[in-house]
Amino acid sequence: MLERPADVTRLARLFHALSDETRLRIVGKLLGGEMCVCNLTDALDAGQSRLSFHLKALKDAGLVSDRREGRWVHYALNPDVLQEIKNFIGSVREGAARCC
Amino acid sequence: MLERPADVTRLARLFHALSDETRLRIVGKLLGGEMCVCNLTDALDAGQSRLSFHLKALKDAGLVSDRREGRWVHYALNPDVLQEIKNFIGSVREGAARCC
DNA sequence: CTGAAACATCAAGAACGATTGATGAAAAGG
DNA sequence: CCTTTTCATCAATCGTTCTTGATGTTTCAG
Repeated sequence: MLERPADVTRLARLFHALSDETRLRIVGKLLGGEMCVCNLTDALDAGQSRLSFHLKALKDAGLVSDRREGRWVHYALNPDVLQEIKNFIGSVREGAARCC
Repeated sequence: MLERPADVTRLARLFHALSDETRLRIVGKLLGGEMCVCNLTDALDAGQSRLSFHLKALKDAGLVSDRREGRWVHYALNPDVLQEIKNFIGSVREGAARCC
């Protein structure tokens, strides 16, 4: 998987999206189900533009999706991409276990 | 897992270590077994100080370990930490699948 | 000893990412 | 309409990270 440059680029982007504490805390909150930005600002005690910035980062990486409902925008985790990362880690771990 | 601040910090560090293309390519090479820096510079066509910088990042995150042998320093993957990441992704994915 | 090889570390600059406050856009209520 | 609410985007600033070339350290060979 790490032989193909496109995969390396893709994974680097995914991991970068998860490399920030604020974004990880967002992911933690979304584990309870989809949430609108206003609830996240309350739950995480973070400014609105700051959350918007990080939600965009997560969305650009494909880790979350958004859904507009009236004045509210709800964000939710994307399980497919999480599976993609898990598969990568699994393949690396197998390789490492075989040789180390 | 993402409720505890210490875990969030730890995971952010691990993901950051994997968020760089050069470091991911190093990991890819180490899948074939441990390697010394000189072989990595050849395989990845990267400068020596640049590789040293990224190997240090991987080592600080606990993803690789090093072993001196004469003039050479061999680097190898650390399967334990990879398992740690995999467990996290697994728990997140379960949570996501339950609610999305 | 001296020199060379392998690697780490340092310093300077460029590139990038995060935070903040202000402004913009869309939707809904009155 | 006009205002308010919710959220996105922008611009400025600041800190972090990456790259490069130079210098330092360790080890070994001659």
